[in-house]
Amino acid sequence: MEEEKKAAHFIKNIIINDIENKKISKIITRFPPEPNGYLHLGHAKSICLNFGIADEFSGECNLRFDDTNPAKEEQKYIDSIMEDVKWLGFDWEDRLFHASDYFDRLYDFAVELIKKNRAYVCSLSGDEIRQYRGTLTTPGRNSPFRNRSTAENLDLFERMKKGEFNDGEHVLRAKIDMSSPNINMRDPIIYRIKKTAHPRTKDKWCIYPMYDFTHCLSDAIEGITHSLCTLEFEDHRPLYDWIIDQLDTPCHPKQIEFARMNLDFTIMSKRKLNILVEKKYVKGWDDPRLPTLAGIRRRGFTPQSIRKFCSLIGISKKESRIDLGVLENCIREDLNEKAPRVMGVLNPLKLIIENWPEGQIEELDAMNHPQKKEMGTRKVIFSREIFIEREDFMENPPKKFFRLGPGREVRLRYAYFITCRKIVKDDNTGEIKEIICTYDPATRGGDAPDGRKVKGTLHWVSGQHSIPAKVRLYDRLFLKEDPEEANDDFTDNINPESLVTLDNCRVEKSLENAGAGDTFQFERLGYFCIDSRDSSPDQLIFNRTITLRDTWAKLKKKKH
RNA sequence: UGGGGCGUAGUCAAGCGGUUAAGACACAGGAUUUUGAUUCCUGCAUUCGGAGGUUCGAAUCCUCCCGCCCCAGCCA
Repeated sequence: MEEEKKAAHFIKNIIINDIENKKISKIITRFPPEPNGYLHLGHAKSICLNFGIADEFSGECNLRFDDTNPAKEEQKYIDSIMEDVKWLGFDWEDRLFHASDYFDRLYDFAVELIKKNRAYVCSLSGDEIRQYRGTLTTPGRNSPFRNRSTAENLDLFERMKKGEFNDGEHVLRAKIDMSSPNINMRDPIIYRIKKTAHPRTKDKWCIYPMYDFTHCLSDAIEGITHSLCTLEFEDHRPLYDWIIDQLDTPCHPKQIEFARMNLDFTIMSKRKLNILVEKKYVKGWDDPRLPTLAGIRRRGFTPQSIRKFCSLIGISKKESRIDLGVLENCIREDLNEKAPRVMGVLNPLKLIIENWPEGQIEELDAMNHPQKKEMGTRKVIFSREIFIEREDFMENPPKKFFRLGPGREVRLRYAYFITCRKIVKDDNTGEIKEIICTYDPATRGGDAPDGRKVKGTLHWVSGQHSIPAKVRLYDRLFLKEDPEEANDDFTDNINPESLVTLDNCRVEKSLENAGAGDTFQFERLGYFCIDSRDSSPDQLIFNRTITLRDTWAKLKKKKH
């Protein structure tokens, strides 16, 4: 994980400064998800930041569920979030917390606020509260209930807790300043009645604290030193500080805001991700096209690659959009190191070697990784009828096409040089049915003793000795870099070819025992992993994680 | 038009009064290659949103201007 930590950024600078000034001895951060959805790459950025900083400065990072709205939160999200954080490679050890763990203490803090005449029960309706709040440019007005006596406030608040009122009848508000230019300071609501069972506290409470009240106090209770959050909470910082200042808390954490991550060709909004799932644009929360951690995991991304990515994109306050190439580069870099090489043919084209005896087979040695001898070798079976990639043959190839064409000689990887002699076409459609070639027996293994060179090397599998497979080719989910661009319906920008399923692929026999999640490089094509949900030994299903860098494809594209 | 933020290369991003303005991705060349992969070289901001000012010296300090983002949930 070493190299994932080097980059300097403003938050780190603040922390270093705090340590040097002896303000703080031990750094404590927290990752505070609301369990109302699945984690995505944006969360990964926050997880890596919080856990990474704790790690780097020998501190601690807590996992804390911000579960103050039982109407939206569910246990299944809590479970999946824990799984995702673990998968990413972080450990909260014994520090698993929930804001709901603090409901009693939070209630006491609220009482303390009332006693200090810094909070009151307001009985305005929701609409009225909005009207009294004023607008961005006009100040708000004081609630008629603002001057209730402490005794009355205490009594009412207790009765709210006891369940004597209905949802919306009363709220508890901080008494700050209705004319503040910062709307968050205009007597914000800190408790509301919500007669909803909570996933953890069940029916114990019918009043729940709001985010602004809960978050800062939870941080203080846990002794958080640096409370890192996203930019939209910048306006809430004065309130965060105000609440801590009014109350007798163990410490005063420092809130620091950083910019969310935006990634090209995808979306990070929980709400919109939810629409994609609910309206079946994708097949579920773990659809490999989604930026959810469950999705990219199934797609074949490794935790290392995601951590690397998060370290590369940096931390700043500038709103930015990350080039997809950065993510792609991270996964290629990691898989290039780790993935065993193998041969698979996506769109098979039959090729017959006419001077190879019928029924004869030969076992050839193939390296599992050309740069890593220690990964060993395997046998691949060569025979008279093989499959090559349809794309690797052209009847009228252009100059720069280094593959097979009439009369051309190429190398079959780890096997022999072959020369194309004939093309067999379908009489009616004109489609190429098979290619007839001859091989040069002197080139076994792929080298010519006479030193002659070939321009291209093709991957292949034996017709008889390969196994069928389905392959899912994934591409970007959206056509636009920013699918949420002004007045667009983001679903209009969905890439209709984000998933292409190939049912008639052939892969080499060594893959027959591959298991869920195993990742391979199909030489010359890309990285593919066994789908963890749908694949079975009888029917292998691979997900394409990412293609190899393809300068030939780029060249072709340029010409058009 | 209130308040809070942000502007350094195509995209991220270091930089904190004196540097030839880091690094990554992308891009363009070249070398090696039994993956058009990998790896390896080389190039890629006389300039930091703009204009003024302070200073021997400014991306860094000051002033004004311009552009973009966020805030009016009993969501987080």
